[in-house]
Amino acid sequence: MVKRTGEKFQLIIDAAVKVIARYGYHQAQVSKIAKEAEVADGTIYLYFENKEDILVSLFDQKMGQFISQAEVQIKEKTDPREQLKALIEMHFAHLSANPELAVVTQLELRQPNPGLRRKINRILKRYLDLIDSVVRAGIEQGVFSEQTDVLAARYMIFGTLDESVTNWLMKERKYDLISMAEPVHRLFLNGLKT
Amino acid sequence: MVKRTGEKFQLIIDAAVKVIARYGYHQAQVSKIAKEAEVADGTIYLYFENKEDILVSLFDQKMGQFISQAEVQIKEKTDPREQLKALIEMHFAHLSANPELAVVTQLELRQPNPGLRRKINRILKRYLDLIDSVVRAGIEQGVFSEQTDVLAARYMIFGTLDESVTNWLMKERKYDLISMAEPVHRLFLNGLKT
Amino acid sequence: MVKRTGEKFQLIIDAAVKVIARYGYHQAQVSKIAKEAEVADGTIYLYFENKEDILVSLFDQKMGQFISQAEVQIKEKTDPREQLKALIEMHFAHLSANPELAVVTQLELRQPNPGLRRKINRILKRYLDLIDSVVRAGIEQGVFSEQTDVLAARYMIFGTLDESVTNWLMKERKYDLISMAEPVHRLFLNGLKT
Amino acid sequence: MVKRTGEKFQLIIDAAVKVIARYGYHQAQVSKIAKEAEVADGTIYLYFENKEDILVSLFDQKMGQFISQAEVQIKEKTDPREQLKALIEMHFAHLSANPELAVVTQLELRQPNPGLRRKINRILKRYLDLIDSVVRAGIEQGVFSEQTDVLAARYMIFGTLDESVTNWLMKERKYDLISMAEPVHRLFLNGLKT
DNA sequence: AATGAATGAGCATTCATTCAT
DNA sequence: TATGAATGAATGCTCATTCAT
Repeated sequence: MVKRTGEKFQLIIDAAVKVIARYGYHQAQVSKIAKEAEVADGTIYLYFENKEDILVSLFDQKMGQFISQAEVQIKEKTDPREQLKALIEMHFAHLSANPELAVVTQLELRQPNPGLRRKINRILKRYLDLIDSVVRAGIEQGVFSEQTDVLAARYMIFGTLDESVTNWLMKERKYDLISMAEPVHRLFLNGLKT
Repeated sequence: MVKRTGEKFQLIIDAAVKVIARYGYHQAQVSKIAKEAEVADGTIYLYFENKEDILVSLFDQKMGQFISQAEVQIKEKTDPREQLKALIEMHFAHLSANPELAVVTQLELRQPNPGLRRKINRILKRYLDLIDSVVRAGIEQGVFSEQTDVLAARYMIFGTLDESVTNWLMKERKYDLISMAEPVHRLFLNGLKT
Repeated sequence: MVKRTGEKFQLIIDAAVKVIARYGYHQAQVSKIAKEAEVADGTIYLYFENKEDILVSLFDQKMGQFISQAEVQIKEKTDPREQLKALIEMHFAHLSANPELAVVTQLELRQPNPGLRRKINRILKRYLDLIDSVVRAGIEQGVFSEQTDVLAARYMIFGTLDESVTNWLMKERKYDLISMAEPVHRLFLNGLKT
Repeated sequence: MVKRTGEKFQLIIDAAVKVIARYGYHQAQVSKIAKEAEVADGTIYLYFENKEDILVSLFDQKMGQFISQAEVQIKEKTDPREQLKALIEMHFAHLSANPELAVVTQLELRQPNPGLRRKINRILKRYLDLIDSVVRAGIEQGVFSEQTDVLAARYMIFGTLDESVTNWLMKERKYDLISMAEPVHRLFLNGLKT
C-alpha cells in the first residue's frame, strides 16, 4: 500500500530522528515530524503505515546500514579476538558519531509496546547473529573456550555494549565512549580473574 | 502530603504489579488498578502523588527489598568470586520467582520518560554500588585483575544480567533462567579465552 | 439539622473569608477552610449544609451586620440628602476597612450559580430596601424630584457603589476609595448638568 | 496557533452562546458546545486555545461589534446629552434584543477567575473610553458641570446600566428594559434633586 | 502525489461529602 | 461533638489517522 522509497521517505525518516532526539518520543507528534520534513501531515501516510512504522523503518534503515558495515569489517578479519575488538569499537564509534541516533535508538525507541519490541528485535536479529558467529568462530578455532555457552556470551556482549551506551547517554556524553572499548574487550576475553 | 504506608498502600502496589503485568502500562488505567485493589479511584491519590508515582514506589519497594537481601547475602561471603556467583543467582532467582514483577520492571517500566528514568536510576544506584563493591573487593584481594576497569565491569555485570532476563521474558519464559547463572558466572570470571 | 451557632461556626466563617480572599474561590477547598479554622473537614458539616452554605452564611452575617449599622445611622438623620451621603460613605468606609471581606463579596462571591445568586440577592434585599426608603423619603419631603423613578434610582445608587468598589479592588486598592464619596454624592444629587 | 476565523469559528461561538445561556457555564461542557455547533470536539481546539478562550472570544466579538456600532451612533450626534441618551438606549436595546447573549455576558461571564476578569476588562476598555469621551465632551462644551469627576461619572453610568440589565434578567425579563432608558437618562442629567 | 482540516476516542485527577469510630 | 479516611462522579484536551480536494 505505502511507498517505502523516494526522496520524501528519507526526508521523513531524518526528520523523525531529529524531532525524537530533540523532543523525546512523547512530544514527537506526527505533525511535528511532518513540519520538520516540510511535508503535509497526510503525506506521512503515503510512505508509512502509521507512527510506529516510522520508528521501525528508521531503526531498520539506520541499524541495517550499520550491521552491513559491521559484517563487512568482521569478515575482513580472521582472528575472532580481533573480530570481537572490531565489533566493540564499531558499536561505540557508530553511536558516538551519531548522538541523535543514539538517543533515539537507546532511549526513545525503548517502548514497552510489545508489537514495536518484536519488530525491533527482528531487526536486531542480524546483529545478534553476527555476534554469535564471532563467538562460534572463536570456539571452532580453539581461541575461545569450548565450554562457552553461546547464548550467555551473546547476552554478555550485547548487554554490555547496550548498557555502556545507555549510561554514556544518561551521563550526557560527558566522557569518551570509545575509550571504553579496550577495558570491555579485555573483560570479554580474559574475564575478571588474574 | 501523601501517606506512603498502611494496608491500602500495599494493596495498591500489589494490584498495580498485577494489572501492569497483565495489560501493560498503557492499558493499566488508574481505575483498573483501583478496582483490582478494591479501593476507590480517589483513594489511590491518598497514597500516591500520581500514576507515575505508583510505578516508582512499586520499583522502590520491590527492588529495595531485593537489594537489602542481596546485601546481606553478599556480606556473608568473603570470596568475591562467590559473592559474584551469589549475585547472579539471586538476580535470576528473584525474577524467576516473581514473573509478574519481572515483566513490570524489565519491560513496562522502561519508559522513555526522562523523569521516570532518573527516579528508576536513583533506586538502582544501591544495586550498582553493590556490584561495584564486589568488583573492588576482588581487585583488592588480588583475585580479580588489578587492570580491571570497575565501570566497565559494572556495565558488563549489570548489562548481562539485564539482557538475560529481558530475553528470557521475550521468549515467554520457555527455559530455565537460573541455569544461565553458571555459564554467565564462568564468562565473568574467565572470559571467553581458553 | 445543622447547628448555626457556637464558637466553631464563627471560626469557620472567619477562616472562609481568609482562605477565599487569599486563594480565590476556586482554590478555597473545604479542606483548606477546615485547616485554617483548625477543625476537621467533617466538622464543617456539623455547622453548614454544604460549601455554598458557608458562602451564604458568611455573606449573611457580614452584610447583615453592616446593614444593621447602616439602618441605625440613616435613621439618625432626617435630611434624605444627608442620609444618602451617609449611605455612600458607610458603604465605601466599610469595604475600605475590610479589604479581605471586600475581595470575597465583590469578586469571589459573584458566581454564576443561580441558587447562590438568589440567596445573595435575598440578603441584599434589606440593603436595597434601605436605599429605596431614602429615595422615597426624599420624594415625600420634596427634596428629590417627584418624577424620580425609584427603581431607576436604586439601580443607579447601588450600581454606582458596586462598580466603584469593584474597580477600586481591580486596581489593587491603589487609591483612596472614601474620597470617591463626595463626587458620587454630587452626581446623585445634581446629575451631570450645570 | 489557532485559527480565529472561518465559518466554523462563528458556528462554535454561536453554539457557545446558546449552550451557555441554556445550561450555564459549568454545565456547558465542550462536548455539548461541539454537538450544538455540529462539529467534533477536537475541532473546537482548531479555533480556540481552550474553553475559557471560547468565552473570551465570544465576548470580544459580540461586545466589539456593539461598541463599534455605538461609536458610530455617538459620533453622529453632537450634543453630549443626546449622546448619553443614545448610549443608554443602545445598551438596553442591544441586550433586550439578544437575551441569550445578555444572560451569558451579564451572568455567566462573571467568573471570579482573575485571568478571565482581566481579559474581559481589556475588551470593555473601549466601551468605558467611549463613556468617558461623552462625559468629557459634555464638560468641554459646558453642558455638564465642570466639577464633574470623570471617573465617578463613568462608574455611575456603567454601574447603573449594568445593574439595570442584571436585575432585569434576574426578574426573568418580566418588564420592558428599554423603558428604563428615560428615567435613567433623567437621573444622569439632573440627579435626584428637584 | 500531496494537502491539511476535521475527526473523536480515551483517561488522570480533584474535591465536596459521608460515616464508622 | 468531633474526626479524617474513604468515596466516586465528572470532564477538558490531545493527537494519530482519514479523506475530500
